[in-house]
Amino acid sequence: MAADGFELNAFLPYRLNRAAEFVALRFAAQYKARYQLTRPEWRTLAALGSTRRPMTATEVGAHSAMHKTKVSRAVSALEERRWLTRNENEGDRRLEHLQLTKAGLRAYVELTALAANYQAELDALVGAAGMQALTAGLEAIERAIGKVEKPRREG
Amino acid sequence: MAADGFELNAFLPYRLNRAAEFVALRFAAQYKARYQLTRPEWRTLAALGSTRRPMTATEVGAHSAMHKTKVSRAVSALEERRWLTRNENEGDRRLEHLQLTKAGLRAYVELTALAANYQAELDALVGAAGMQALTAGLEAIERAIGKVEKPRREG
DNA sequence: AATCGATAGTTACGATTGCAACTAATATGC
DNA sequence: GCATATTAGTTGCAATCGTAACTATCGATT
Repeated sequence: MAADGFELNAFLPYRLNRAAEFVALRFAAQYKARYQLTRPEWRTLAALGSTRRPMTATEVGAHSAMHKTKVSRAVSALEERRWLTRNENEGDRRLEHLQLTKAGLRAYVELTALAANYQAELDALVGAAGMQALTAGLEAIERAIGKVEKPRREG
Repeated sequence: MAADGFELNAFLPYRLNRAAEFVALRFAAQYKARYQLTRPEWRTLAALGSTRRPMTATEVGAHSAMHKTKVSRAVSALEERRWLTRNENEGDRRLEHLQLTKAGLRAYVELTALAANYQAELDALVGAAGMQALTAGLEAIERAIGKVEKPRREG
């Protein structure tokens, strides 16, 4: 309760970042230790695995809110591991369709098992009511993102 | 809807990060342009300004979920700008109490005006119901953080 | 079809980051 | 009271990141 009436603890960017950071770190430790995956790599793998159809790098970026250079580097790393392949698009050769290989899909499935465990842990920690509220709130933000969705550079 | 039953879009770390990134970037652009502040610097300033009492670097880190090296560097930068001073603690000389200077406080007040505007913008975008749900959900997470609060390294 | 603008993706480079190791001080066990 | 562990904060260094600039391709205008 500052004298000027601004309440940092109610400021959404600050709060969201705090929560996101906390929640992400605990999970990152797991896939980092077991698979030597970086965060952008996991997120790219997850995006591709979850849709189960080829996506372009731009689509991956939009899905996961990552900068295009992050995506580009993550894709290269995953390709080198032979967890994904690039397929040129006929008709528009600027695009490449990214697709998980068998090995990539296998890794994805293993990682989602970890993720599901972690989600259950979070459910227990946060409680059903809290998780439901959070889900509703995040949906509201996601709708809002759809309305704006212009700024593409990170900072 | 993946065949193995894992739903990435319902996975809390992924969702939270997406929302936090989106919301933070739009605000970061503002204080970066006007004050050449980095994110850790703004967050340190905000933590110190909001409590209106001296805090140690460790407390700042806990308050804002930042790694201690980030805090250390942000504190040095703010000190060089003469926006804060360090005061040695009597009794335990490992600690230093960080305190905003007049100039630092002035900057904080100016920035909270920007922050309040941005919060109003978000309120309008997300809607009252969504914001209320989000607040409830984030509170649940914050309570959960309090329960665990062990892992201190970032990844 | 030539030009201009927009888009997909990559990369060089400077800035930022996190890990690990460090200094300095305090706390604990014996 | 001495050795050892722990904690606060800093720093060297390698890795990662974002910006801006780049290549390559496509679409639109004329």
